[in-house]
Amino acid sequence: MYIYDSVQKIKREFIPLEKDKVSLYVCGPTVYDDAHLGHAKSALVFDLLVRVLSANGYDVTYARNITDIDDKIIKKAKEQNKDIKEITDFYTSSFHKEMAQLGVAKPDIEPKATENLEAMIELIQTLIDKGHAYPTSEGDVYFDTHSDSEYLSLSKRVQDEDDKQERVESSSLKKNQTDFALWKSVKEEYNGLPVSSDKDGFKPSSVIYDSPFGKGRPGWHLECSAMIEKHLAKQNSEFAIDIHGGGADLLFPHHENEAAQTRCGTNHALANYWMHNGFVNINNQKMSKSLGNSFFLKDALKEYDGEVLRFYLLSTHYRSNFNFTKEDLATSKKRLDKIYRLKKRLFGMTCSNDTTHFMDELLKALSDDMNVSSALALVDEMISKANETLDSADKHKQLKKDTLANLAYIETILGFGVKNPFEYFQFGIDADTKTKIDDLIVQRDEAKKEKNFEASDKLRDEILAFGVSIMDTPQGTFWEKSNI
RNA sequence: GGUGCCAUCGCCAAGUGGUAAGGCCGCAGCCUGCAAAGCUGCUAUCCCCAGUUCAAAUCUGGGUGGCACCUCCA
Repeated sequence: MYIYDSVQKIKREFIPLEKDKVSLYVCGPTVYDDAHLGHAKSALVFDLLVRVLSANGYDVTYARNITDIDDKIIKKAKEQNKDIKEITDFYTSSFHKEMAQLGVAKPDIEPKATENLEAMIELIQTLIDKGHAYPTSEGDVYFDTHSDSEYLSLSKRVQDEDDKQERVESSSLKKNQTDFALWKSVKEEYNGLPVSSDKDGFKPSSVIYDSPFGKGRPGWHLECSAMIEKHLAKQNSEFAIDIHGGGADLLFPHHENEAAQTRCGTNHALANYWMHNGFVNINNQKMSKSLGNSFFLKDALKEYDGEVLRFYLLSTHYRSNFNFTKEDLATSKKRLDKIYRLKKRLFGMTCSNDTTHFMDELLKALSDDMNVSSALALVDEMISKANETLDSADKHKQLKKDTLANLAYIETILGFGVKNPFEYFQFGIDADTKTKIDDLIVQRDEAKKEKNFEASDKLRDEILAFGVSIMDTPQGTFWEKSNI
């Protein structure tokens, strides 16, 4: 297995901290709004990584967090006059549903900020004790970036003494421009929001928490360091975990800060390998609210089968920037269709347990920093060969068995072709229409039997009018929803 | 302004020193009552210039053109 390490900027052979085991932590969503295609891309990339690692025989422990303490959540709660928990529960739930539609497996651990307050407070205290953090007179606690000689080693940035890039008014109480908040004290703007009580523990519905540093809430970067240490970290090890992943934008400052916190607050570095997935743009523009081109997953899923989106978003290398267009998505659907057509062709037949050359090659391609393009080229070649042989030798039992085994392997490792092929091709057609189409097909078959082609062609036109295409096969007549 | 990434057929996209994968689209053919699906065949010397090398899309330097991060962000 080879992984491109985005900190060392080279492809490295993957060697786990502990034999046959992998610990993976990925930065998940902040649950204050619907997930967009970018969230989908990140979740899909690391879902694929887990599958490939598992196929290589590793026992993977995968954690992806839910950020449920955040300024944006507070803002939304105030705007909509709702309880914080109502907001976070709603978006956490929709995130889960949408991920399931994309075929993204649940992570083994899904830690939430609200459930790990103690671990975060403990880490802050340690950082203060070790001289890496300091409280201010306003009750905030900052990480002292100048106390960490390795700060900026992750993003390879140069400390800019002139602060030329400063665009946001910073608190004058910070010692250094790059210092970031570990604890944010309660400010005016959050008055009126509920406060948790020590006695009941930390109430998730609250947004303001008690701490030795005063009432407030943890800074964003802190949760990942604290939760990794609590849920995943290997002690007495040079690194807390094997792999840390997330979107390309998180490298700085988020991951830089996480790394600093862990480095200074524990006895090891954060991660041995860092992986960052590229961005999703829409028609060559970055998705953003100001441009009004955010493409929410829930909207995409109304129009397309989740698996088509999965195929499309995974079809190019995870590190490249991804430009979403409907045309390319339609192309991806055609490619996925081919998998399902072959599956349909072999429907109901028995599968072998053999390991094929194809499987070895596929795993090899994916084990090379997840080279999906090469993997898909192998898939297309396998499909073509299988179809070719089936065209000339339909009785080839071993080929059928092996082909089914190959398709099953594609399902497991890539998550493509997992549905019933007949249902897949009828996505978006309601039951009523299905019945009508089936009736017309019966009528057409009768007309065909009588060689009344004029009538059968007329019936076909009626069927096509539903936006479907039909195909006559030795097994009978089938229909599919037409591609647009 | 700082840092970094990218530039391969009409479109999408692998390949990072040994002579250009794959898909979509298109054209021709096989199959089919006709279709659809499937199959076969055909389609690029890799943004420009210079250099290193027996050999470069792949390395170096210089251009040109995109993009990202530096502020919340997957």
